[in-house]
Amino acid sequence: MEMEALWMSPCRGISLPSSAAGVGEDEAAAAAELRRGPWTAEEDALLAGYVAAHGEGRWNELALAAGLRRTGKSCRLRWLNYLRPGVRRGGFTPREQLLILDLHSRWGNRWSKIAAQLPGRTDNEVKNYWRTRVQKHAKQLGCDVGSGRFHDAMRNLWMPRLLERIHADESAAAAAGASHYYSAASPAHEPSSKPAYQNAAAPIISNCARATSPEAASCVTGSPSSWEASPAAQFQTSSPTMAACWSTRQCQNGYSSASSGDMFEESWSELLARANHDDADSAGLPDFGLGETGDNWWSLDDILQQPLY
DNA sequence: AAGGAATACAACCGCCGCGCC
DNA sequence: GGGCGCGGCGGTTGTATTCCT
Repeated sequence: MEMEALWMSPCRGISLPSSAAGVGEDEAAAAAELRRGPWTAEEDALLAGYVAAHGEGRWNELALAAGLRRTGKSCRLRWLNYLRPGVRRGGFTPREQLLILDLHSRWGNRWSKIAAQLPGRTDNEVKNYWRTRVQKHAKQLGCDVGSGRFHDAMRNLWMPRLLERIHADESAAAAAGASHYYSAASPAHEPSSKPAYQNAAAPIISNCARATSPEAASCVTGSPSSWEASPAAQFQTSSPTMAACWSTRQCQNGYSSASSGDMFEESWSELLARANHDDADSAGLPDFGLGETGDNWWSLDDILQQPLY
């Protein structure tokens, strides 16, 4: 396989020179045999079979015993992020996104801690999500993810939209009650006899509300029923603007985008455009300073030209 | 249709803490 | 107490895929 040849090539640093200082010939030979790069189906089967038979842990020993030419670390990573039963893949639901945003604001880059609150999600996935989606939009705002400006945008624009989306999804689910709604939102790769919502979002709802740690629990005050009945109420104490947004006509109109489940499919320009056009929403919004600097992605004019919903 | 840019994601690297000897 | 190995974590990189021009 061509890919394998590439990954195994010396230029990738896989084959260590046997004359490397401080490295014996045996060690060098062993190191040279180590594989790197994408895992093959055979390797996955070997690893999964071995872990099923002998359990996790002692990864270096495991790698040797299973006949895998991989480092213990590599085996551990592959197992935890991909092969482990219960690992969920595919786009994050609005609830998961909301939880990530909230927990990250509390804990920072504690990816494993955040992932622990998202059943089936790995720290690597959460981290990738943050880096690819969240940081991208921070860049679009011309600020850093750690800045107060981005924090304001997150709490006043993004999180309300997530709540809006969650509510719209739930309303549609309640109204339709039909499996076709769910299947439309289901990740294509997720083979399932159950509706995707039942597989993914529903457990998150309860897990968010009955969070597994006190810290996570505090992200959604009140009981699961109150959370589902009135998402805006959950934020009234921490963010009046957020709660206000929930009750605006935007929210009442629902969310109509073609749904992959990723709120980022709507750009910040669109969110800001809506905020700027809606007095009710813009009231209380911080000044994001768009147009003040030359390196912003959009001028204020560009933002105002965005279509309204 | 083709090429470049952007995005998404899997995998690796380096550091650190912990337990064991 | 110090060295060593292992596992865990966060950061970074490389590549496949998708999007855009």
